[in-house]
Amino acid sequence: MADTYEKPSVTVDVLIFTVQENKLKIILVKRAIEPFKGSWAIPGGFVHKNESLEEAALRELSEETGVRDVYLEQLYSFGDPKRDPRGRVITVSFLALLPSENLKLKGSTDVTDAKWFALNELPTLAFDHKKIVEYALGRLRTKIQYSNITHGLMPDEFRLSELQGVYETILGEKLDKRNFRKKILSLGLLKPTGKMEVEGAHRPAMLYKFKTKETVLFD
Amino acid sequence: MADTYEKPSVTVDVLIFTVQENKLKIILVKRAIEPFKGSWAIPGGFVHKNESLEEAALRELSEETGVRDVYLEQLYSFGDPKRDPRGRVITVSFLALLPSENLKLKGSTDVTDAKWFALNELPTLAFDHKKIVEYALGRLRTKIQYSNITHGLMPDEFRLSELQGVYETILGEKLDKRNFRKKILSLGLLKPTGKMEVEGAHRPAMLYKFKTKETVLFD
DNA sequence: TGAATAGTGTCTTTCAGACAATATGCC
DNA sequence: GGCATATTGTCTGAAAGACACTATTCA
Repeated sequence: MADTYEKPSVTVDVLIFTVQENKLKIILVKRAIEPFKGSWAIPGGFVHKNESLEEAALRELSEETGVRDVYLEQLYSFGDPKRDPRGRVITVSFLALLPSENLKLKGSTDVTDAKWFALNELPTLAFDHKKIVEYALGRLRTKIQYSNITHGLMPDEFRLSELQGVYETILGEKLDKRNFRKKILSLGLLKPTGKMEVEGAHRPAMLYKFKTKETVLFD
Repeated sequence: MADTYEKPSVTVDVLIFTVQENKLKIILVKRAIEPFKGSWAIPGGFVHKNESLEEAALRELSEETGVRDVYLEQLYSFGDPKRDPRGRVITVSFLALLPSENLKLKGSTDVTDAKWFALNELPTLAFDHKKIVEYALGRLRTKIQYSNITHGLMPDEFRLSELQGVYETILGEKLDKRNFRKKILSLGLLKPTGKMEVEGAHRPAMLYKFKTKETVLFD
């Protein structure tokens, strides 16, 4: 009976997304120890005694990227008894979104290596991490359609065509420019900065920014 | 350092909903031991060593209701370090939906008492269970608008007016009968059984049933 | 003036929401 | 006939989606 109630370990795994070069990317770390030594895995670690789940996720995020002030959302908890060969480990997964400007990874701490991977070029993943990535991707695709979470992926100021590109990258389909602009502006979440961005041999674009950093659900 | 990584306990809490007499109800259990002895709480318990989170939730559900074949969905994990005065306890919450026919509660096992409570007549709850109930209610309200999860709340065969009543109860507002029927039938998830239900001094109603038990997301 | 991206409006279709009258069965 | 619930359709407004041309800058 005592055996039945043996305590599991609890970890957080943080799925850190960004959009870069029209690709949706995620941070993976190379495992330095067994099991799955040498395999790539979602960054994560044990929840410490006096921190909440979200605090643990923020700490892991900060360890990888040095950034704390990003969009963070709890996703789902994975607790199959056999998901970790070392013993019972339950993990609470989190979704984090980074603007494409903050892409420099910190010199890794307890892992040998950390790298950005395009979602369509993922290596084989350790544990059940493939399933976790798929869950996160599904949530991201669903949620950009009824919320403004893309603000977490954008720099402070951006062109509407950049924002459209982020939507297209995540959804994996082309969107009509006129309809996209009509829709996104009608939501009233963006404001023009008045500044124009001259970027090449073509007409300059107005720079926009989000009015609020808060997450807004449409409808 | 060893202290930092001390393992937490992990529980599941199951929010078991039904609709009865036009009221949305949930099962609560009276705590027989400290802390919060005598207070009402969401039914739940420790995750056993060799069961998944979902299996643990099904076991708790079965202990309370004797029923296993119901809609069950993981909601959210609550892990504030101070949420349980006895020590670190992380809980994974689940939403369960019961048809209004399965309302008899089992003679309680490790708890003194279990009762159905209308959501608008809840007693003071133990731990952070008020917050958990509110989270579940929010999820339920959101999700009935874009999925067929109400099938979990309906008996096998039912009148459209009963289904409409369930929607109205959960959303807390009256719906237009013609628009409701138009919408729900246009989804193509229901089929008429051909049977009529004679129930009183008025015109009998067609009985409908869900074509599939699977959860379907609209759009 | 050619290349590249920015910016803009109309039409059609679909869906949500407001709204009321007739049908059926029991007493 | 009176009562209670079942069943049905139209109109309007809003939003989604298809669709093409002009504007601006630089080389």
